[in-house]
Amino acid sequence: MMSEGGRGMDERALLLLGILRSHSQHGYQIHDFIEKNLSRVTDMKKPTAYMLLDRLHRAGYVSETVEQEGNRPPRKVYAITPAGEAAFADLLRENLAQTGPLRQASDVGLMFLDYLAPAEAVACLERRLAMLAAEIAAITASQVQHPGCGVNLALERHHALLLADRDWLARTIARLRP
Amino acid sequence: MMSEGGRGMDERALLLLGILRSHSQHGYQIHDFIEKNLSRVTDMKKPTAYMLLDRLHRAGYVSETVEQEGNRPPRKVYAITPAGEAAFADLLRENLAQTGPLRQASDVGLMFLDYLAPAEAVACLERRLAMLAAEIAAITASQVQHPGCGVNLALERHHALLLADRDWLARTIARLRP
DNA sequence: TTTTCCATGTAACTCGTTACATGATTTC
DNA sequence: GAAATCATGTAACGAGTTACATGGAAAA
Repeated sequence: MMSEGGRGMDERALLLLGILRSHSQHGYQIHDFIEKNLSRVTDMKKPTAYMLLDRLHRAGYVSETVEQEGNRPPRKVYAITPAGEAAFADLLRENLAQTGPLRQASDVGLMFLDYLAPAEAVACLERRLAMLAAEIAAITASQVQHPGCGVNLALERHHALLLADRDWLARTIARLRP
Repeated sequence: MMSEGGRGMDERALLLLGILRSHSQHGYQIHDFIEKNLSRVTDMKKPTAYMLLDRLHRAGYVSETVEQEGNRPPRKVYAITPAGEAAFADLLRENLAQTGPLRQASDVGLMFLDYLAPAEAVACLERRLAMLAAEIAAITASQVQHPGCGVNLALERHHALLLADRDWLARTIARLRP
């Protein structure tokens, strides 16, 4: 009755809980990991991570322990609780069973493509094609970085979608070319 | 120095200007059109549309004329100005040449797929597959509604992406099945 | 010695959404 | 006579971002 909440938060909570499930960490560490390894999957910012960890703590999904090494800044180590494990499982099942809307900013322009002269339209779309090719290369490269890990599933899916996008674009350009 | 603005606004401004380019309309009419015909491309809400139209007006991209028929509520008819046409062209070129990030909530779950027993994971993904199939059918149906119009380009692209997503999912399920 | 890294957070802001207010008018 | 439609907006809220504050430690 009080849940529901945006898909956004659920997705981020799932991410944090999933990361904490492998081992307990403090916020800085978590955000660092996300930025360095998961940049293609999410782009959570630092204050957001801290805020969500605090919220997960207040919800009883993670425990908070303050540690300090020598004179370094004290850090809050978060560990997932049994309640957190349960929440994680629920969120995971829900997330896996659902497919997002797939709405993209780039769709709007396509509707008005006729406004441009064919030659110019083709020029724009070719720049886009180059961007797509670059992204595909980047994904292929980063797949090597995550061997046998679940992250590869997400990257694989992205790869498949990007290939489809590229192929569609190439066909469309060919159709438009005078 | 004061521009930049999120991609979000640009995309919506492009949409509104593009709609007004075909003919002048008032806000209610525009939002109605979006809701009825463009629900797959965007989901702009009514207050957002009014707010943006007001902003476009203050920026000089559209003119505002108050009309009233009998005792009905007065309405503000917006028409695109020469400055608006120029802005539209710029936004369109920029939008066409760019490809969005393609980040989806559903990617997070895939990273943690190993947590579930294979049988359960497959069950979740099969529900997702069914959703995808339904969306594909819906898109195919709505393509018929927009004959020869630019909207079909966006729908076509969606269709291609959804097919790729479905095929990838089907392959993944087959690989997971024990 | 200045920059970067570690580690956490707050404050102000933007964008967009929901829910609500208004008031006439057509439809059931 | 109740409900939906027409037409515009405001107010409150939520999520997330940017920019900033703090302060010691390690590296350049």
